[in-house]
Amino acid sequence: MDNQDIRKAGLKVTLPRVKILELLENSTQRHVSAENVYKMLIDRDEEIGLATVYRVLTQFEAAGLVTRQNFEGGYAVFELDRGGHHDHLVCVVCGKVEEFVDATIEKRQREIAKEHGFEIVDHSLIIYGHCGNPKCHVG
Amino acid sequence: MDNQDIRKAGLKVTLPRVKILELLENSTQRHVSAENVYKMLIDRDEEIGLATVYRVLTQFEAAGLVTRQNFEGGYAVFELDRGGHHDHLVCVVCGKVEEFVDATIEKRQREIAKEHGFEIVDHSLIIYGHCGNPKCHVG
DNA sequence: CTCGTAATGAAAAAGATTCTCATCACCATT
DNA sequence: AATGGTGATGAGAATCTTTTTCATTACGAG
Ligand SMILES: [Zn+2]
Ligand SMILES: [Zn+2]
Ligand SMILES: [Zn+2]
Ligand SMILES: [Zn+2]
Repeated sequence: MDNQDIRKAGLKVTLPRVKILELLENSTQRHVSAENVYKMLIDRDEEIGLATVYRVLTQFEAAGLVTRQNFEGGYAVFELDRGGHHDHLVCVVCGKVEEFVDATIEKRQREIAKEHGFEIVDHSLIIYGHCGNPKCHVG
Repeated sequence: MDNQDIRKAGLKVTLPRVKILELLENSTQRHVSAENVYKMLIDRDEEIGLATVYRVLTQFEAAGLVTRQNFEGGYAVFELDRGGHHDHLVCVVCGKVEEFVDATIEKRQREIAKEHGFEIVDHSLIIYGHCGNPKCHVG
């Protein structure tokens, strides 16, 4: 994952693109919103506009470098596409995100789509719940 | 599904609430956005503000009368809760929505949550694709 | 090194949803 | 049926996320 990936996407290798890609690679959280990315860049004294962050993330998504997930609450999170597809478990209290892949679910989805005459383009499966952290439990 | 349901939710039986509930029951499309509801009411010469539509739909959701789905594109659709949980298939071309329930998927989700130490609160599974309509196919 | 074109930043715009607040209307009580 | 208290409503302002506009800047091919 380097500047060549940016070039291969048909995009110029510019400072904002390099910095955003670096940040996605080195961030402790894999799932970040555009706002997150913007603020992290500000913290690193990078003068990159929010509009550019959105533009670049959208371009990276189109290029297959990044995946976008629409979370509850009307905002999206982005993550570096490390090859494998996966779905998400999100803690509704602390926001912790875990990933999983389940062959059975993936297979059933393909079968269901077929039964309904749909040709799958994409899917989104997000399980919301309380994570293992005691602080995130009710009562 | 009538005025008693509104009362049972601890809400006063007001004209906007009655009209919105009626509309959700009689609409040809089960899955409607707040904007949809607002416009349909305007078409029926009901003078109900958009803010009220949002408020009422949110209250109906809290009362369990209505379910909210966050679709791709950053907007939500609402539908009357007819008891059974179900997931969605959405055509990315014409917007057609079909519903399904799959016991295998539901079961695997519970198992996966357990494996990760999560206590499920909710989940959202949306399969995006091209529906059977020839007009919605590529090439 | 030069130049054309793509990329950027700032601000405005857009789209969805929520909030504010003055006014209005349910409905329990008289 | 009239009254009053409280919850509900409408209009518009405000908020939040994302996109667009446009003048300026900077890749990178030649
Ligand atoms: Zn948690
Ligand atoms: Zn992920
Ligand atoms: Zn279709
Ligand atoms: Zn549905």
